[in-house]
Amino acid sequence: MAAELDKIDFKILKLLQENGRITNLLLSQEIGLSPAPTLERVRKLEMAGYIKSYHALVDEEKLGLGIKTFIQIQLDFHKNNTIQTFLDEVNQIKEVTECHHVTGQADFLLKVYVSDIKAYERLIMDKISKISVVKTFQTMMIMSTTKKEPIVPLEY
Amino acid sequence: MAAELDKIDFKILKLLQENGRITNLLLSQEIGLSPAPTLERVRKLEMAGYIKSYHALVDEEKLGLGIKTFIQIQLDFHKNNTIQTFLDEVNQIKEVTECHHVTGQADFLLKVYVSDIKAYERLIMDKISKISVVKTFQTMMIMSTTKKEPIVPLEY
DNA sequence: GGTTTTTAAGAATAATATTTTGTTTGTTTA
DNA sequence: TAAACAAACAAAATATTATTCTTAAAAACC
Repeated sequence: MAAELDKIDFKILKLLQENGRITNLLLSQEIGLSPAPTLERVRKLEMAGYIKSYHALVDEEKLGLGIKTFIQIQLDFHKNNTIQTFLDEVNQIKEVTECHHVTGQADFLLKVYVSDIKAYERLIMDKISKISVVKTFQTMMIMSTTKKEPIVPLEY
Repeated sequence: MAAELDKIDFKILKLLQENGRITNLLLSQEIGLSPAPTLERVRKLEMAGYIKSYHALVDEEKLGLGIKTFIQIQLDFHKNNTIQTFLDEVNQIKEVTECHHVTGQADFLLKVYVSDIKAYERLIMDKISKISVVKTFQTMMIMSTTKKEPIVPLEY
């Protein structure tokens, strides 16, 4: 994609973020073009990497994942390859769905899904606290999430 | 959905989380059914709320959102309707894409996308710190994100 | 002002989604 | 055990949508 994105491209991105399964026909009507150039634009956005992927959003609670938490983790940097060791361990833990390397008091912020408190305790006892390079960690239980939006470009 | 989900349903959820735009034909081949019952299962999962929605995932950096942060916020509960006041204000801020009510030191954890440090300063100065019920806040800049996966049911 | 490039529309074709119908499978009940 | 019922599935027909191709219009460039 040589030039920059225009207003129509942003509108496509916005609509596809909101509804990733909208048909090309509907999409074309929403943006005021015919299906052919609409599809061409979507393909270009995909090819150029503006659209990375498409995903279904599932209801975690209905699937028995009643507990969502963020865990802040401080590492012990007295050992070698501290960060890589940590990342290797964390990647093994399927309950961890996000892992962010952050600035501030903590070194990493993890997002975790488990079914209940017992499962959370097991996660902490058997997995998190067993990672050798973890110095301290602190749990933030998510009581409710009041906003969770797709990222919409700010312009336009 | 009267009964519980079976192995095939979980497989559908997994596949749709990974690729929200997979065609019903491909999906049916992956799970080993014909298109008709496959579609029927997907519709049931949607109707029953197991699948909440579909979304395109965009590349924030390509769209000029170079800075991602988490902000921990402590509220001042000496006023009335502290939480509702906070939520009303936060909902106005388009840079805030997630807002979690959490336990621990902080009361809320926000996820924020902005274009650069200048924009971040403006956000802090003009918006976050102007919310009357905010007592303290602490920024975690995301340096990198090494894991970001859809939630896959743990069973099977 | 003419030329090139880009973008879009329309029409034809291909692929897929969706519906309908009938069959199988499994379960319940007498 | 057999009969009746319900649920799930497959196959085929139809409807809808995606995709490609060709042509026209618009914009950018020289």
